[in-house]
Amino acid sequence: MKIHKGHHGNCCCGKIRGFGRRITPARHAVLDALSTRGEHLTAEDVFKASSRRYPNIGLATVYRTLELFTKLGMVSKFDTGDDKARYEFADGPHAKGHHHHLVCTSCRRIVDYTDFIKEEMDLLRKTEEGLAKKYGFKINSHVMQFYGLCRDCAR
Amino acid sequence: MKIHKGHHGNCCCGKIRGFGRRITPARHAVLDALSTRGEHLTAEDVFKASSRRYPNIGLATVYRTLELFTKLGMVSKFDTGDDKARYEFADGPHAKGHHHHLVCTSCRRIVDYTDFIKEEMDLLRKTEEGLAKKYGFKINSHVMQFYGLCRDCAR
DNA sequence: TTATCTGCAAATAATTTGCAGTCTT
DNA sequence: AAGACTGCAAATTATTTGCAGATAA
Repeated sequence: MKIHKGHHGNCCCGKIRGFGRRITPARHAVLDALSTRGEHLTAEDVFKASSRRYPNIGLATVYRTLELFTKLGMVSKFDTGDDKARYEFADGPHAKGHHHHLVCTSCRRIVDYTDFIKEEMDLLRKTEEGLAKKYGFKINSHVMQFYGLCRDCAR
Repeated sequence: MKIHKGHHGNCCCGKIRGFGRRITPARHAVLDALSTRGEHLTAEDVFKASSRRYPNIGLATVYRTLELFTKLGMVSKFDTGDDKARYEFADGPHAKGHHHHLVCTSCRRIVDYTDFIKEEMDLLRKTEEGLAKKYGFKINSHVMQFYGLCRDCAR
């Protein structure tokens, strides 16, 4: 089935297969949605985007797929204070580069910022090591977000 | 009504009244729950604790109260990846001191850590200023959390 | 007094799950 | 063939809302 030969074939599929999971059209559609529709997508966003390419996909499958990808570390799941989970590619071949989020609590706009990212990452790495040692955690990810009002909402 | 004369009378009630909101037994019970039952409480946790002191309180009121307190900046709301919001006193007279969270994604244990907090706060402050200037945001709060597996869950 | 609060029950909205049929490997 | 994956619809779960009565100021 040639659908497996997309540009994802080299990077994600191996990871999926490696865990004994399968590559399917639905999963491919989700992968595609994630890589073409930008960051911080809700499950609904991913569903809509995936449906375009694979109209039969069900919302439940999208949820199950995103959960799987998150478990495999390919996708990071986070939330920005509304009650919807958000998903985007985690660092890796597809990531747009590491960034953190700046969220407007009024209009819900999300800014991906990379300013200060180096200092942040340095500190995060250092903190991670310290916490891992002190508390015996194996740390896998972090969330760092700022909340406030954007210029427009501030008045 | 003497219920207003608790140890909260001096710090929170003024803030509440200042916004034209009222001090009520229900709100007092929530305040009390927050200050006696530790950090990162779910709405349900707060509800149960408040019920002890004020059995007639309704869950909806707890939600409304927590929302109000959050809006007034007295309480900080965050989530740790399960689908329940968590609440705790924000910095201020009641805070147990500024801390960040380390969350086990398996057993859901939450560790409040204060290690590195000074470096973190310094960086956060600096980042906040930079972001505020560059993106025109008025930043009010931040979330910084690490996720991983605790020692017990790591095997 | 009167606007704010309340508890309750019903309504939402996101996410999950059961299941029988369909595919990947 | 066997287990993994699917779509659908029904079930869950956290949170919100409408409303009539109660209450703080």
